Formats: sequence, structure tokens, C-alpha cells
Amino acid sequence: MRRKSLSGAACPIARTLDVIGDWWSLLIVRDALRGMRRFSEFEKSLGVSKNILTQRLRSLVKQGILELSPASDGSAYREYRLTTKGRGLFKVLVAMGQWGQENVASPAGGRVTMVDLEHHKPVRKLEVRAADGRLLGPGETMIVRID
Amino acid sequence: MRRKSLSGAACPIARTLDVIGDWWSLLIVRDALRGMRRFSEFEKSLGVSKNILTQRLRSLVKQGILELSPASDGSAYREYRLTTKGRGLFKVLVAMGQWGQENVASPAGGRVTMVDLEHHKPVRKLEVRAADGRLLGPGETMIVRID
DNA sequence: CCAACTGGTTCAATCATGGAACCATGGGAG
DNA sequence: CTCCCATGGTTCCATGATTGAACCAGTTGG
Repeated sequence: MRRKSLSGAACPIARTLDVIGDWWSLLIVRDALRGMRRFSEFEKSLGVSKNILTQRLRSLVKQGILELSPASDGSAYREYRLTTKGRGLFKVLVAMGQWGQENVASPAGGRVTMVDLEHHKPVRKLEVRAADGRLLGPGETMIVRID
Repeated sequence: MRRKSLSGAACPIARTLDVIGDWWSLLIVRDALRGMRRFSEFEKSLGVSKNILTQRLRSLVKQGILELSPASDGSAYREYRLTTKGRGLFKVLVAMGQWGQENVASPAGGRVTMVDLEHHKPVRKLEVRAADGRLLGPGETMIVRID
């Protein structure tokens, strides 16, 4: 049977996974946030097969996360740019990056972290806060239906 | 060929995806954060095949995100509980939930949102901030190697 | 003691993924 | 203008992953 579609789920997490829950999409968005726009850039950065990359880029365009526009360098080629919706995934990637940094050992190669462009200092850890500003842990929230 | 392993990547986002980047793992963690602990609860909630669920639960245990402990109801069965590492994924799920709520249309069914347990008011939107507290957008950060 | 429930395992079929080969355009050098 | 390489794909096949169904051993409730 085909992979289950979660697009009809009431849960926004499930709907998000339905859109970017596969192996490559978030990595493409990550690279796009770093400024990549061209097919060949993604291909080289990710080491993914062209057919898969084609498929994923098309899906991201269809979902409104990327859009095709004429190349900025004046050539006849086109490039993939993040939409506002796509840039919204920034926070998701920051969350994943922070979790990975703390919880998944990085091998010999070298570690990497995110700093702000201006002062080159590490970004603060994300915090979940209540409407009144209180810090919230995993057990201090609940999910409710909106009617 | 086997799905590419990203466990050796310097990028913490890639390493995170290597651990929880598949279709079901994050949904299992989501349910675990809502208090689910038993095999049959996950099975019913997710509608996933038992063999896949078995596989995923085992993987999450091996990764240290879940751990097996004796059932709290005194029966001879065991249950899956989140570890501290697993609870750390809370922020990732909040980020995905907020993005999905704003960017992926929810169908007829009904919408859902996260509120704090105490006052039942919606949780604040996550913010990426610099060390000095400035709000940072996607273009105002960069990735650097730590030596 | 028997039936149903829990938590799996095994199986065949189908779907997705990866690598390689191929190809139509664009662009740059001469 | 022409040749040749780079870009951005498409197609094909082999392999891996996912699925639902069937089956099964140990637990529990009645």
C-alpha cells in the first residue's frame, strides 16, 4: 500500500510531516536557507541522486516552499528560491540543530554551530513560553481542539 | 541501495534527521509526550503496521529516546517511556506544530492548538534570538565550525 | 479453564530509493 | 558559427523499505 497520507490529520505536526517529513526535503530547505538556489548546488551538497532531487524539488515547489524564478546571474537557467512559507521552516531547523548538537554525538570530522551574523555569537536556545511568558516544559502543555 | 546514513555529518540537523528523520519516529515521540506508553496505544493512535511499529520503537530505544520499563499498572507488560533526551524533542515538535498550523491547511475535520496546562492559553510562538536578545530571522544567522 | 488482549514475528506484494546511463538545452571559447 | 562542456533533467533497473494479513506465544480477566 502507498505510504499513508497525513494531510487530512487534525494535528498540525502530522500535517507538517506530510509536507516535509521525508528524508531529503528538510536538508534541501536547510541548504536553501544557506543561500543555495541551483539544482547542481543541491546535488553536490547533498550527494543525492538526480532523479530523487528532481522529485523533491518539484514537490517543494508544489507545496509552495520553493518557487522557480529566473536565475539572478542573467543566464537562461532558473533557480529555486525559498518562499515566505519556506523561510518559516527556519525555526524548525534551528530546533533540530540545537537538539542534534546536544544529543547526537558528532564524529571526528568537526562540530558546527549557529551564530548571529552581526556579532558571531551563538544563538540562544529556543524556549517554549506561555502567553504570560512563563517557561514551559513538555509536561506543562496540552493540545486542544479549536471549534 | 540502502538509505544514506547521515550519522557522520558535521551538521547537527543532518545528524538529527539520521535519528528521527523517518516517517513515524516523530509521531511516536509526539504521542509519548502526550502520555502514551504502550505498544497498543501507539498502534491505535498511528494506524501503523505492527512490524513497522516494532522496528521504530526498537530504534528509538536504541537511540536512547525511549526506554523500556515495567508497566506502571502492575501488570507483567512493559511500557515505553521517554528519556530526557526524548523529551528534548519537545521544542522540535512545537516548532513543527506552529509551522503546520500557519502553513498547512487543515481539512474539514477540525483544528487543534497547543495551550499551557495552567491557564489554557495558547503557547507563544517560538523565537530565534541572539545572545544579546535580538530577534533573528533566517538571513541573520550563519553556521560556523567549532575548532 | 477458556477467551480475549498484548505484543510481537513472518510473509508476499507493492512502493520508494539509489546509481548509472542517456539526453536536450544553454553558454563559452575559438 | 561551431564544438564541447555544464546544467538540469529523464529513464531504467536493482535493491531496500513499507504495508497489510496471517500467525503465535505469553498474560489477563471472567
